[in-house]
Amino acid sequence: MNSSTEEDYLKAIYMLSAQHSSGVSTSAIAERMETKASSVTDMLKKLSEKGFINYVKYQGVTLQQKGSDVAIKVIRKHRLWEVFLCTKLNFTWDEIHEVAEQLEHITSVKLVDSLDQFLGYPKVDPHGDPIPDKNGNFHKIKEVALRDLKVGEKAVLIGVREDSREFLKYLESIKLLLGSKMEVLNKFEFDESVLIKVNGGNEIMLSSLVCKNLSVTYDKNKK
Amino acid sequence: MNSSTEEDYLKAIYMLSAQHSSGVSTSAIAERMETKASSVTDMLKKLSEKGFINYVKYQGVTLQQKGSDVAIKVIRKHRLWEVFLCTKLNFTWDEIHEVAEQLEHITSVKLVDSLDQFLGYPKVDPHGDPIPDKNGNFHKIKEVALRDLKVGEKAVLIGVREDSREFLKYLESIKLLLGSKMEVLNKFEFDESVLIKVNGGNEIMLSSLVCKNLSVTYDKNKK
DNA sequence: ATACATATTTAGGCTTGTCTAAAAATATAT
DNA sequence: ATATATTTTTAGACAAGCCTAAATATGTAT
Ligand SMILES: [Mn+2]
Ligand SMILES: [Mn+2]
Ligand SMILES: [Mn+2]
Ligand SMILES: [Mn+2]
Repeated sequence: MNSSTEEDYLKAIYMLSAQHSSGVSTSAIAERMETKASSVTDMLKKLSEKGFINYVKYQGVTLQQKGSDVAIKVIRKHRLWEVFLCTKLNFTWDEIHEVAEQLEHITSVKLVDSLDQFLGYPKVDPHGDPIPDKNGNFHKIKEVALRDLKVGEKAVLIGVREDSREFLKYLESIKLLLGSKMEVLNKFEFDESVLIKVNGGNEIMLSSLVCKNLSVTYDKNKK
Repeated sequence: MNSSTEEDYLKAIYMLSAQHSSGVSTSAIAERMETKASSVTDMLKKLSEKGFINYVKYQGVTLQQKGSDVAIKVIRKHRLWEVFLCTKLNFTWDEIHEVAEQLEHITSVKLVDSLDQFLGYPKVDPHGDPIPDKNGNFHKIKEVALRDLKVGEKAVLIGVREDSREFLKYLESIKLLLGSKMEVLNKFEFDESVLIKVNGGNEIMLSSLVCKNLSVTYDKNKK
């Protein structure tokens, strides 16, 4: 079995691989794990010896199949627990992450699949992220950052790229939730802020940082 | 915060204190924790320094209020999770213990109380053990080991004093469940086995070891 | 190509929790 | 009361994860 620390590293590498499609750097992992680069190097050596990752000094890291499998299982558990916390225990979407961060490490074959069934086999977690099924399969919706839309384009909010409480609370306060429809009215180059119309009503100005962290998909109902 | 190891030690000491009402010995803890006596000594020193226990070399251990509080909180979580696993996820009573052993260490103030509410504030866990409430209060029913009943006395099974899978599976196979009514028909001194009648029907011979580990309460309906 | 800046690894140490083997204290039997 | 057995503690070591400081490799600008 793997320690929960190893699981967290593999999960971090998995997430980072998805973004920067080449090898993942030591410093990127260190930042994500909120630890020091030297600690990361130690762990990379270990994970490499155990056959979870491909690691060559100074060259970054890629996951081996075995490592990817572990990461996906942990992510599955994380997201299922998030659904549980939201739908059954009335947690809000900014409260669930840190608890799920612990629950994802509980080991019991039966537990995960029973939980999945109990929740009705949900396809996405409360942040809009897809939940892998028992076999590790899940479909990515074609998503794009709000920042990359052009003026006049319409889209639906399907996920967030940042889980911090502050960010999630901010979104709630401006009534921007998963499923909200938005239209880009204007983009301002000097500070990269964007003016949007939400659900055909309110107009809101979003900062560069916010736009970067909102995942949307193009709205099919463009009429 | 306390590590999950510290929590497990405090829980073990709490359980053992309940039985042998004097100080708990190093070896008793070692046996319960499935570890070596020297490891226990190390931990006792630490728990003592932190103010959780009263520890004097060679003299055994008692819990301080602070230690008792921690133990009761962990026990509350353990038993609530056991109820969850049984009633919501269809685990059987022999499968729940080892998973609960992990879940009991999840730290979130909100989680425990939400779970309690979600489950409908259960009073006992699937093994018949009482669940402490938010404030750590719980009532012990007057219980006695089946072994201590006299011939002719009637009782109801309310708990088990041993959580091993083997034992629980054995009880299921002979259809002896929580709430079963039993009457002592005969006691055999040479091997301390006991002949009982279950629910007014089957007659079963129980070994000494089994009788020692069944908690019963006298049946009020004696007519 | 060289010099400087940044990223990464190595060296050495610390904490937690575990172990074995040996020493010391306590309990038991005659 | 003394010898023996058992329990408990101490001493010393190890693995996992983490850290700081120093060494080394890589990237960049001129
Ligand atoms: Mn985690
Ligand atoms: Mn999520
Ligand atoms: Mn435990
Ligand atoms: Mn129980």
